[in-house]
Parts: sequence; structure tokens; C-alpha cells
Amino acid sequence: MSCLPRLSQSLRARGYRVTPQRLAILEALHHDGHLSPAQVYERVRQTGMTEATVYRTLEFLRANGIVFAAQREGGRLTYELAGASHHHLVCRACGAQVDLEAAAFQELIASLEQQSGYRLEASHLTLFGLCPACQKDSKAQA
Amino acid sequence: MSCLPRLSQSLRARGYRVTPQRLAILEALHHDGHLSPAQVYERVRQTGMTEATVYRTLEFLRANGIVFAAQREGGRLTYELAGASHHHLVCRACGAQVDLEAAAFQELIASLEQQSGYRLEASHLTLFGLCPACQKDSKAQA
DNA sequence: ATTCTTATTGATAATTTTTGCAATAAGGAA
DNA sequence: TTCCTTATTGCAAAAATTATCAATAAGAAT
Ligand SMILES: [Mn+2]
Ligand SMILES: [Mn+2]
Ligand SMILES: [Zn+2]
Ligand SMILES: [Zn+2]
Repeated sequence: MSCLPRLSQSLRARGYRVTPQRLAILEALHHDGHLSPAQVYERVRQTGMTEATVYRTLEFLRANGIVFAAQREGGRLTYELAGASHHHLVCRACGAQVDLEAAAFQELIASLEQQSGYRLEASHLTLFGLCPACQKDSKAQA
Repeated sequence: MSCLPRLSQSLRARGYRVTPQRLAILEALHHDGHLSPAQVYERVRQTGMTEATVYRTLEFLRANGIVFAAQREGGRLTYELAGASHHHLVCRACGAQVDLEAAAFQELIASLEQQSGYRLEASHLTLFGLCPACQKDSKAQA
């Protein structure tokens, strides 16, 4: 809760405006994360805001580092409040998700930056695979 | 060129059919890779095939390991023929893309699999960042 | 070659996401 | 408070993507 005033400040300082729409979306994401645009819309439609505004606002918040966007199966986007940098493991079979600390990646990222000359955003990657339970299942049916 | 007969065999062996539409799309991707569905459609529309077929076929080929799908900016998908496992660095500013050998990731992936119990597809990730040229530009304007 | 099964396609509609533009309202200045 | 500037929204249309379903055709069997 104490983060909204700070975010508002930071937005105004950059010449952007703090609107009820933006606040509603931020609160929705504060309540539960990893939401698709449609799920965000469900949670804020009562305010009368448009779907177009949801899409625009999510992209705006992402571009300004306030939310993270992560890829779900098939390239669909999912959003959550920005916080400690982390990555995701998602099970292709059941969708189970595990968060990974970003630290594990730091060494590799640094090495890639050195090799390529790129400055990388090593933030919020999603790796797909099979969770332990679904590995068992796929063996069982084989 | 010699790979189409082999792919055809493999598809038929799995009970799928080899259609002119699938062949046309494979040839388009063989000619140049990293194509969006729209770009694939441009290259095959002469055959009379539908956009819906392009989307369906790309997803079909991906699900069967014949093409790779990678994420471009904003979660848009791009396709290329499956080949040596590799990853991408993409510049947020100019879109420049560099391919990375998968080997660089192996160690990290193995370690993550051990920690999490997940079996990971460490294939065809996309990392975003700024290429060397665009880093200079962003300094210049600052 | 003919028949038969059914995977695949085209046509169409539905859904999702993006875009253009005029009306609105945030928030700094007077 | 009132006025101004312009960032932001709503609305409506466009574009992109997915789903439905009957017609088609791949390819195995005869
Ligand atoms: Mn997350
Ligand atoms: Mn590639
Ligand atoms: Zn699972
Ligand atoms: Zn660049």
C-alpha cells in the first residue's frame, strides 16, 4: 500500500499523470499477480474503464518499469507488479509455476554481455519444461 | 532441400499428412527465417492458402518440433526452421538480433533442473537488451 | 484405379489486441 | 479557485489471432 504514493510521485516527476484507471490496475495487480489483460479487465471493469485502456495502461506500466510482463504458453502476456528481479519455470503440461531468484542468472548474463557487447535486461525470463509431477505422469502413460 | 523428404516421412509416420500448404510454408521458412505469421503469409499467399491455415500450420509445425517459435518485442511470435539449438539477443531499440549457441546455457540449465526438479526445454530463449550501437545513441542524447 | 477413413483446409464468425481521433481531465501556473 | 496545456481516456474501427464446421483431399487399403 505504501508503494502507490511513491509510484505516483515517480510518474508525475516524469511528466506522466496519475489517473484512477492506472491506480485501479495497479491495485488489481497488487492484490494478485501474473494476470492476463483479460483477468485485469475483469477486476477493474466495475470502474467503467475500457479494455483498450487496460492494454494501453499495462504496456505503459511495463515500459516504465512498474510492472513486469512475462510470457505464458503460446506467447500470451501476463503481468505482475515489479519487485525483486526473478524468473519463471512453467510446466507445459499443467501450468504450474515456480519463481527463480535472478541471482542464479547473473553470472551467465554477465558473460553474455561481455561476449556480445549487448547490455541485457536479465529480468523476468520464462523457461518452459515439465514439473516433477508431470514427468511422472508422462512416464506412466508411456 | 534434402530435409523435406525426411520431414515428410516423419510426419506420415506419426499419422499426419503432407500437404502443399505445409510444404509451401516450410519452403518459405527454409528461404529466410525469423518470420512473423504475416510475413509467412506474404510469401505463400500466391498459392491461395488462407491466413488461418498459416497460423494453424505454424503452430502445428512448432508442436511437432519442426519449427522454432521465438518471442519478439511485445510477445509477438516469430518462426524459423528448427535446427541447432540456440538463443537470441534482441535489441529493444533497433531490433537487431544476435544468435547465441545453446552451449553457453547448458551449465545454468542443468543447475536449475537440479534445484527445481523440472525438466527444462532450454531451447530458443530470447533475451532483450540494447545493442552496442543503441547504447551509444542513448548516451549521446542524454 | 477405386474406395474409404479422417486429417486438413477454406470460409466465416468470434475473440483478442491495436490504432485513430475527438472529448475529457490531471495537474501546473496564474 | 480558475485557467491552460496536453497527457490520457472512451469510443469506434481496424488489425491480428483463434475457433467452428462443412467440404476437400491425403494416403492407406482394396
Ligand atoms: Mn513473476
Ligand atoms: Mn533463431
Ligand atoms: Zn506439471
Ligand atoms: Zn540496437
